Amino acid sequence: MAESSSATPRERYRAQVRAEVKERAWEQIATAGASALSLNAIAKRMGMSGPALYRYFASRDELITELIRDAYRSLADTLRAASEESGADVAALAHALRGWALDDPQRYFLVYGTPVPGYHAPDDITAIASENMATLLDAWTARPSADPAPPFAEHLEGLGRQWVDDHPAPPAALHGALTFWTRLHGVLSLELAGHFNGMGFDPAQLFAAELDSLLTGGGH
Amino acid sequence: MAESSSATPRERYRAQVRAEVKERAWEQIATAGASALSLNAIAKRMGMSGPALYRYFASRDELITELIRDAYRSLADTLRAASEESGADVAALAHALRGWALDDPQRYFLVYGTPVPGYHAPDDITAIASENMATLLDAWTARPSADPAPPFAEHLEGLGRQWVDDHPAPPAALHGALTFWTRLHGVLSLELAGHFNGMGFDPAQLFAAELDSLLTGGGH
DNA sequence: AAGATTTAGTTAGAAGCTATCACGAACCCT
DNA sequence: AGGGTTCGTGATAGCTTCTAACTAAATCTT
Repeated sequence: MAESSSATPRERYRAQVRAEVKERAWEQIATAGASALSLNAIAKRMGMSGPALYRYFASRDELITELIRDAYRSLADTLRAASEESGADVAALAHALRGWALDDPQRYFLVYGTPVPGYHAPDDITAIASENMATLLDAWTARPSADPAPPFAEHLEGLGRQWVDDHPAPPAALHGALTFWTRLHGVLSLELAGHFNGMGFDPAQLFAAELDSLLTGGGH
Repeated sequence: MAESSSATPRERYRAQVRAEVKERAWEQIATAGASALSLNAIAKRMGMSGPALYRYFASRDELITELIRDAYRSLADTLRAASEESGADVAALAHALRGWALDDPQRYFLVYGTPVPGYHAPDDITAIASENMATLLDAWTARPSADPAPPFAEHLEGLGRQWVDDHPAPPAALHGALTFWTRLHGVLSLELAGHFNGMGFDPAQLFAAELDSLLTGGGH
């Protein structure tokens, strides 16, 4: 049994309400974007009146931050799982990333989309981001290291790597992880945003081509 | 002296007010993001009272659409100018793109940032997007065509190219323009969003590395 | 130039939102 | 069974977009 392991029934109820609020929030975000998220609307859809939600979330920003945190967490778990069950395979990570992105585009944009100028993510969120970088670095360190790649790798060499908790990765792996990140984000982001819409090609094939460019270290 | 060429003085005044509204809007967007744009605040900052602005813009959405249009136009002009004064040089286009992006990150995100799910850009905006693609295709067609690049180029071949008004570009150029777009957007987008912040490397060098990968068709 | 018409800007107001407060009611724990 | 915590409510302030009615000014027409 032991459905919810939490201690007091009050805490269990509280956690359940918070969870339902977040669920409705995700629905709302998926259909109208994060900027259209309304605490009032969520409350009414849950059958309770406006300010009640402020017992569970101090502000709209806190709810959104919570959603961002969950999104990061979800991505980190997805990548970590894909890494484990594939033996730190780069291609597996790429497909996991793409699957996760297509699964909920607005969730992807919550992580990698337009930033609001003032906003500074709390430390625990940037820590999850570091987790992701570490997962990538693991995978790229495991690979038979490709060429040093002239100018940028030297630049990387000249940096003490406070990268990700001093991850023991050679510069080639750092470069690999970075380009993995930027190239796949490049295609995914434009695809999810609909910028490929008019043109008749298959985004999956472009994604595959970019992944291939990463794996072969040369494919144009 | 023919400062403004418009016909009637009323139209000139109207155009001037619209321009000032947009100016204030850009300021607001630069400092607080597009979602925080407030017609009311703009009006007050211009010394007039709330609803007056509705004489000039039918709605908040129309103003934002106008800003998006201007952003696209600005990018198209920048790219076209860079293409002309460099003789359709790909590297010049890349640096023009980067300069334009760094010049006003929120303007970049207005074009390539998080899309709002319901929104459909008007036709004239997608037409400007096609202009940009055409500029890229021009540059890539001018290049000594690189390798055919196995699987994706074949996929492209199998498509009638309604790409950009049937632009006469070989599949290799199409692939080149696409990867130019996705790779540079990948680094720029993450850089502008601050995702490289903790890490000590220089984004410009990563950008240069990605550009190099495009030019040599092989650089890892 | 004088009158008629179009346009600019105002205030008032509806409907929505975030967020705070004070109150009553339900619940949990001892 | 009482006592303190917590939940949910309605009221309220202040913000937003946007409509409507009205005034005043500038322009067009005669």
